Amino acid sequence: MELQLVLEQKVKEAVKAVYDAELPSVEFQPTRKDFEGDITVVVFPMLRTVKGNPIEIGTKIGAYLEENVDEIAKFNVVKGFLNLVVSNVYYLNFFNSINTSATFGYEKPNSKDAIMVEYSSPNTNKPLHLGHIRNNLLGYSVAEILKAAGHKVYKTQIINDRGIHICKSMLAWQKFGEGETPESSGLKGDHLVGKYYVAFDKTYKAQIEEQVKQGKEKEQAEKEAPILLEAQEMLRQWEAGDQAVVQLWKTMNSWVYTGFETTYKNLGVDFDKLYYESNTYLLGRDVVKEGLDKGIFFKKDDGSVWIDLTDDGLDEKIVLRADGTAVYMTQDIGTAIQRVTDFEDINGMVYTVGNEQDYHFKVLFLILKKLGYKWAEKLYHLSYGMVDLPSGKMKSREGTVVDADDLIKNMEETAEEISKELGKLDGYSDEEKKELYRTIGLGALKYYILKVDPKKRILFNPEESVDFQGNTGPFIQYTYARIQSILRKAENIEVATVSTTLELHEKEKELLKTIQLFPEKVQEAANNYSPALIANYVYDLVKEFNSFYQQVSILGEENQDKRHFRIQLSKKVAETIQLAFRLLGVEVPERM
RNA sequence: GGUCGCGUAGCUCAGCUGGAUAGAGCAUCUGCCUUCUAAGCAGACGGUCGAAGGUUCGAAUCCUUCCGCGAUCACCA
Repeated sequence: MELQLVLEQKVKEAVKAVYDAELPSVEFQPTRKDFEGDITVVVFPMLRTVKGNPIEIGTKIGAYLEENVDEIAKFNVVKGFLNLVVSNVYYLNFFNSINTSATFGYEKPNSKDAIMVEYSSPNTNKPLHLGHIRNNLLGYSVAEILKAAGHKVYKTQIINDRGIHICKSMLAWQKFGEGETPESSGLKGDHLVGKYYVAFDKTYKAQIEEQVKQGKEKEQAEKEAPILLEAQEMLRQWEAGDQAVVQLWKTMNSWVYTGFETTYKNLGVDFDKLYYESNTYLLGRDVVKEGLDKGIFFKKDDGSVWIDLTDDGLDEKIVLRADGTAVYMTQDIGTAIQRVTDFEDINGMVYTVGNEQDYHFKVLFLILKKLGYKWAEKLYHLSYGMVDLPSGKMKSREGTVVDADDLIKNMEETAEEISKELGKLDGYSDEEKKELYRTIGLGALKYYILKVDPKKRILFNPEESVDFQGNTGPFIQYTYARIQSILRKAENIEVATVSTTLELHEKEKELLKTIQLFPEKVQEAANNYSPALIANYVYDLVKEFNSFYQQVSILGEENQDKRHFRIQLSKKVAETIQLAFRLLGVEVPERM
């Protein structure tokens, strides 16, 4: 907003000239639609510096600006609001200045610090579900937004590939699997393994019930169920490096990875670097020992190591067990340090993890700060709300989860149904149609999830999520497709300088104003780690365009200069939609 | 109980670095396809911004208290 800077100076100048007073700052806001003007100066705050009637002050400043600032064509004052009409020349100059840029709104790559973005980080004992989808979409999008804002970004995840929960599905497979494989069963690898995780739980529950019947206390039964003891034994064997167990672990994990790969590909997310918990779970212990020497941590009588955070308003927290083994926190400390060692230019990390872990990350970041790492100041927990269903919470053990693969497929099918109903795809091959259904279905899903503020919980209403009208992904994609249709029909879509004497339609001016906001929206989204801001922006832009499209003829315009300007303007809107959607990981169709 | 987050139209959400009569979409109703894609546009209906105090020329926005919902307070991850 260079204009705003100029105006700020000029308003100060005006106050100096008229009232001989120094204004500390000037407050601007976009002019409300119901008043004439483009940008508004709020007069009220000036009353602290300049005594008098706001209307009179506004009028005097307005007159000064009209006189002394080329870009200001007219003004009016309503109550304490000085509404300024910005000249067409200004907007046309702006348009000319960005018209040749293919990435207007994006900052120069790698002009800012490198940041690592962690997201997904699944357990390898069951398929991904709707909760992971929100996580993946958020993490991916924030990574892309940070890139567009000028950061170098490394996308990563830490795969929870070890532990008791992994052993549970391994054990169940060993017991009941009869050698079943993804090939033999036709099941996707992650779903196959998930099946045995459920099987374990079923047996476990049955055993508990059995023991309770025999008169055991429930709590005790939960601890002593034979199958659980077996799983714990398996974990010990794994940690001891037992060959057979390790082999089984490798095999089943590889099934899961193949399955995840497909889901990630379908979702359109990717990673630059993978970390595996089986490699990192021992990390951090040395750091804890160092911290112990430095007096940051302290040892209890039983030998366990703790940090006292009561001065920071938190509790005491364990960082190493009495037997010297690592806890979750130890591992996370180690992993963070490992990452900075692996990528020396990192100055900041974003952890995309649900809000049930708010406390954990608060503690983790605090510990890293106390350990003296400079980059610890730049850690951010991208904490997001849970995804609930109209029927309530999702619970994997109760089978009320929405499976990621199913959901994606569902959205594609809905896109197909609607597309067929509308029947606008004559001339498209089956291949092209399929690709389009994917684009639309996925666009609907991604937009539906990303448009809401990350920290709020989402109520996932299946019916509403497949609605393709109004504030939805397909609505925005549709606008893009419409513009492409115009561009196909226009014989000349070359970029050419627009004459600044061109008369601007009100809708054109509104569009230019909205386009102009894009760069600051990108920065704002990056600063707030919020794809929702991009989603809301592109929705506003599209609404504005559709209104323009309805009221103003583009190809039908007889004045050639105007016609060509409108074509170029439409093209720029389409580009901006595409650039914005790229930040959300949503693709854009040529037709629909 | 302590801590953190959330509470805006029937529903789903914007707006929250304080500013004009609180905005969209869905749903309901009314118009608009012989003109660039009607997955669209234009309009109507719909609000004690959870409640009460406070700060301010001005509060949905900031502060306090209360109410409701959720998360968390594990030698699980």
